[in-house]
Amino acid sequence: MDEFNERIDVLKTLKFIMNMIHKSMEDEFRELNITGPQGMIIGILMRHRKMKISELSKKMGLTSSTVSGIVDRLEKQGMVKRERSSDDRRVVYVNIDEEFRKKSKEVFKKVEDKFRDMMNKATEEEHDEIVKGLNTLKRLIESNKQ
Amino acid sequence: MDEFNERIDVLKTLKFIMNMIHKSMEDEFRELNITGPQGMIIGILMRHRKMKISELSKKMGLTSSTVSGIVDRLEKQGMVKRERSSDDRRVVYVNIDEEFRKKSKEVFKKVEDKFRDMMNKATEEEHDEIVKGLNTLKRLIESNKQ
DNA sequence: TGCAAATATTTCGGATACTAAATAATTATA
DNA sequence: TATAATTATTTAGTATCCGAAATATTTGCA
Repeated sequence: MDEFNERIDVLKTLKFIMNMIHKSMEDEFRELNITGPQGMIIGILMRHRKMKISELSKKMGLTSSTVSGIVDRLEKQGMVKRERSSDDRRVVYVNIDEEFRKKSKEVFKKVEDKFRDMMNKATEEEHDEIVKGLNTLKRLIESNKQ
Repeated sequence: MDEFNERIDVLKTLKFIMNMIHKSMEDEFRELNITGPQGMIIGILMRHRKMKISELSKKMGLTSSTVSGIVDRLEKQGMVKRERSSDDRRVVYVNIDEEFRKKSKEVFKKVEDKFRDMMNKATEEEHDEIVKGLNTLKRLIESNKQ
């Protein structure tokens, strides 16, 4: 295979891998009965417990009106709660409901376990190849971006 | 770094890479003044010239009613044309407008060139690492899926 | 041949997601 | 204190997305 095609294949392979991950994510969210954007917010709240609307917006690269709408729908289903800051009363904190947090944690864990199981099926050598290749690509992207 | 964390990092690194690619795609589509799903269809038509609605649906994993709607909006902007098959008059072919095809081709090419330029900045060794790592991961996913 | 079944697409209703602009409330500052 | 800046929400408009029903056409078969 010539050099040109090999380089395009990197893109194709990446797309294939992205597709598979995307599908896993969808399964994960379907199990929790939430949509993709809702799952993003839940995922962030799983690790931060309390987030401002503005922080969520920035983290997700969406406008705050969009986030406000998504939080509306999550709140209606009792998955998150809004809480006005007493410190600065313009600010709204979004909390994940404790019950839903536990349920989500299990589902997220299940997916991570599945990925880890898969990685564990690789030989030591394959594993090193994967880690090395991905990190090299990441470095390359980073050094190209600024 | 212990083994556990190394394996989680694979997921994180993948997410980072996916994010960067996603952003490039968005820029690409913004330049053509189309949305993500519209861009998917244009991308497919760039390589096939003529596609049935049902073929597009299957390729994109969407229902044909959804695809029909997206094609509606592309057609309204003159980017694609519908054409009834004379062979089987139930079938509708979607063609990309020749003018828009040329414009898109340039934009897509620009993005591919950018990616190729980036890959060309890697040393031969780095390049091999990337290709090898991605292909190993792909094989691992494939052997795990059925 | 004539009619039922199958196929391809469209239409419709209902939900989410997304943005920009307008609004409301609060805080910071000149 | 008057004004500017910040934070979140609401509103209006567009785009996805699905499933069910409608439409048009073709195919199978009695």
